[in-house]
Amino acid sequence: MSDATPDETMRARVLRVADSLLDEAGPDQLSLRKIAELADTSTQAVYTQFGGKPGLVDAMYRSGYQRLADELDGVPDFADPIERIRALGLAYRRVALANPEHYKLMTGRPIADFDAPRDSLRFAASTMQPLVDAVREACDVGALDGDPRTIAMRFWAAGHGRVSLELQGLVEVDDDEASEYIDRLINAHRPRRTGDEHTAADG
Amino acid sequence: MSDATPDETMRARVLRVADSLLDEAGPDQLSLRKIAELADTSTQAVYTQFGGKPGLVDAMYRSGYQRLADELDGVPDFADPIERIRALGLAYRRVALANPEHYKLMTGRPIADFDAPRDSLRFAASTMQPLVDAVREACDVGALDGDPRTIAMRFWAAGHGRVSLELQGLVEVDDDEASEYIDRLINAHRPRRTGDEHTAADG
DNA sequence: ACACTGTTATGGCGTTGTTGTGCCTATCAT
DNA sequence: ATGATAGGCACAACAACGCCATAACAGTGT
Repeated sequence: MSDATPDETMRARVLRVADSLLDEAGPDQLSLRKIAELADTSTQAVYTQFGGKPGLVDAMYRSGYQRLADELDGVPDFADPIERIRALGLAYRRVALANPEHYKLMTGRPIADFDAPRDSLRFAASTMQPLVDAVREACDVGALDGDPRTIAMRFWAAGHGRVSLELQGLVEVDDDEASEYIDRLINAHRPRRTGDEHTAADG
Repeated sequence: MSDATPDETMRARVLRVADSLLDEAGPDQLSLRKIAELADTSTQAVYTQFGGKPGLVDAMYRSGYQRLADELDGVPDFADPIERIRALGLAYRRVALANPEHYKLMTGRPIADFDAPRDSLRFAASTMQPLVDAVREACDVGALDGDPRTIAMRFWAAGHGRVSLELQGLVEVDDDEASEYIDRLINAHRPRRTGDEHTAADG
């Protein structure tokens, strides 16, 4: 059985060291030389395993979205799909605030010469599938009105924006306000009451 | 009077060259040596004028928010404050999409060793004052309900999130959808009709 | 035992931000 | 008008970086 083939061990160790270095020292201190030293190897190992620094960062990018996907998958089912949407929003924010450097890596561009390749962008977008599903379910039961995918993208955009400003210190970090924010977003997409004509902004 | 002191000339030229280089080549190609060459001077000039690369980038950061502030100030007054809020949102997005690299510099962290200092963060936040004012006016006339500053920050967060995902290619760039998105945000903060009790999410 | 393949270690190359040194010019007191 | 002083700029050097060429190493099949 062994602890794994040497390849996997080395790759996993480099990735783990890089992750923790990013968390502890920030993206500017994330150098191949430091990673190699901490992983007790040479910079060349990073090249064979990841093809270079952008390749390593891409792996970190994907692992970040994988963690987000796992957390969102772990959100329990509620009888009310609206409740599930709310829980997904809070979980998203919780993951982001708990791993700020990783979140910035996933949504910003804090490391030079790294642009997420198409595949990784697709993977990132697919992370929102649980939200799309919950919105679709809410639409099916008449709790929301509109195209599920469009609505889910709106929720994602709004949630990301809030978290992003919080992480930058441009708005205050406030759990209650974040929760109220999510509720407003949801309510903005509830079907209009029967008897309510168009109220405004109809074009 | 006069074309300005040599200091101002040099400072302005370096800043202008840096801005255009950022736009044309992206943040990774923004090196002091290249800037100095394009500005027909040496790297030392950047140090006397800006104190180093982070200082130069800070000046670019502030000039970016200054341009945004100018654009938002240029949004005409409407009879309906809601119309003004809508126009501010569209103007914000227009500025961001027209200067993607600058917008990323202002909201992301694409350049190593640059963290916006407190003063610059405050200045950035103050850029949203026209939005706060418009929201306050809308609240005064009963078109919106809630704390103006809180609502304005929600609009900002949501707008930034949308633009950010668009710039990253995580959602499609779509003017009509962006407009609809803004309307939904606004409608989510309209006062409840008289006779409507609390409908949901009242905590 | 030998050749072959894939991974890692070593050393060096070019570029980056930064800093020290010296020059050059403008300003001011005499 | 002249000498002193201060400040900005050019040039060169330094440390750190990503990257790459080369050599040493381990494992496998013959």
